[in-house]
Amino acid sequence: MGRRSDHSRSELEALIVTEGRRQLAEVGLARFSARDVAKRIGYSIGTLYNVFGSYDGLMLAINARTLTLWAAHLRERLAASGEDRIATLVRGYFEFATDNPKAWIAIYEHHLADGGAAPDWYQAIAADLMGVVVGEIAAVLPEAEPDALLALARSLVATVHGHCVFTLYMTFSMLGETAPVDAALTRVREAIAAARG
Amino acid sequence: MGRRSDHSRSELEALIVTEGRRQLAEVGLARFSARDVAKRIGYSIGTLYNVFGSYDGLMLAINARTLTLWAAHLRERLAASGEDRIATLVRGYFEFATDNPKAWIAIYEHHLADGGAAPDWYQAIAADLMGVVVGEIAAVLPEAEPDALLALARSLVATVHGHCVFTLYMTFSMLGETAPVDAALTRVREAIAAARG
DNA sequence: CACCAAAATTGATCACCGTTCAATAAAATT
DNA sequence: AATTTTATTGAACGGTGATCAATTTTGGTG
Repeated sequence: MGRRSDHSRSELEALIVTEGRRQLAEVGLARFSARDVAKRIGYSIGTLYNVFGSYDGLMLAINARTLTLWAAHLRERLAASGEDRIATLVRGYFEFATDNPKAWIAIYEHHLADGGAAPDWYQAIAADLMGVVVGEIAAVLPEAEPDALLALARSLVATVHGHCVFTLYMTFSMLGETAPVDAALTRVREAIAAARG
Repeated sequence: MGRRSDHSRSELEALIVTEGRRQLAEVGLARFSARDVAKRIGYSIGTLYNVFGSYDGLMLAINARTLTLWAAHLRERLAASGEDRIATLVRGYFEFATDNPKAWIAIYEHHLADGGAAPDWYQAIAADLMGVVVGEIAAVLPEAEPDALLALARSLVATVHGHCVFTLYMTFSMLGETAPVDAALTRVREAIAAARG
């Protein structure tokens, strides 16, 4: 109650996002609530609404942080990669998702209450992540047209995403599949080989 | 208020699932509530719980109906298909999802409260749908080993699913992609061509 | 027909959710 | 020290999934 000296506004934002993400990682999106995050950081629910305006605002901030960490994870792996950077990229994609399953799923399962598109600052973060992928596909197809390159990159992200979703939703284990990462990588390699003509 | 003569137990089940699915298709999973379904059919919330036991039970029944309709849609399309049955299958997959976006998304975004697996009768319905796909892949790869065939079918479903999810979540339109169905079909054809050696 | 046990239906009730906002406490300014 | 501005609070509101004693309807029995 009345703790303006404890945290500045930006410290408070960081605290809420950090602890909110921790809470999300523990309980998952379905059981996640703004009230529990407020309890966790020792502030009231009202303060949380002062900072992020709404539940959607909070989730957007949390998901943005997850996207940023995901992009950083991919860049780290690529920086330490051997020659096969495509394999590093696909494995890094899966690795982050399986290491942070509930936070990762929340990126896709949270939808704005009004059904509209995410704000520009959020889309910019998503675009940065996509940029990492496009860069690697471009490096492997140096003679491809920019438009075709973008379309292929999106299709390959969709391909890997599909395998990843089924892994986390346990659709694969339900059906007996054990190595969806390798399957995803195989699909990506086939597509790149076909694009090379 | 006491309407046992209006509907038998099985009629009531069918009524709830049908109107529940309609409600779901209108408002989407996030705004879907058992109370609104009860209002819609003119019964109390208590009756709904008598019939399906819980919110999860209701959603399971609704999603099972969606899966059944989806499988029927694919079989119809395949029955009227020309020679290119793989294209028919992929297009049928997309077609059903884009025709019933909110019900289709609910299949994947609803998770049981206890986090456990779906009951056997539900998994059997999902397996039947998968069987349609496996059958078509098998027809196109007559010399493939059964294990490899299953693994490939799962991977191709994951591939198409990824493109379909991105289409409905508007991730593609956000990024400018207009023809994800064709991209998915291209990926599937590449994989089948590679499997043929 | 009247009676009653069994079954179905109801909706008030509970704890929890996102959200609001008047009241309060703290900080900044004068 | 007094006053204005800002941050924080938590009770209150309408909604949710879930429960269950009370009620109504049904089907059977004498």
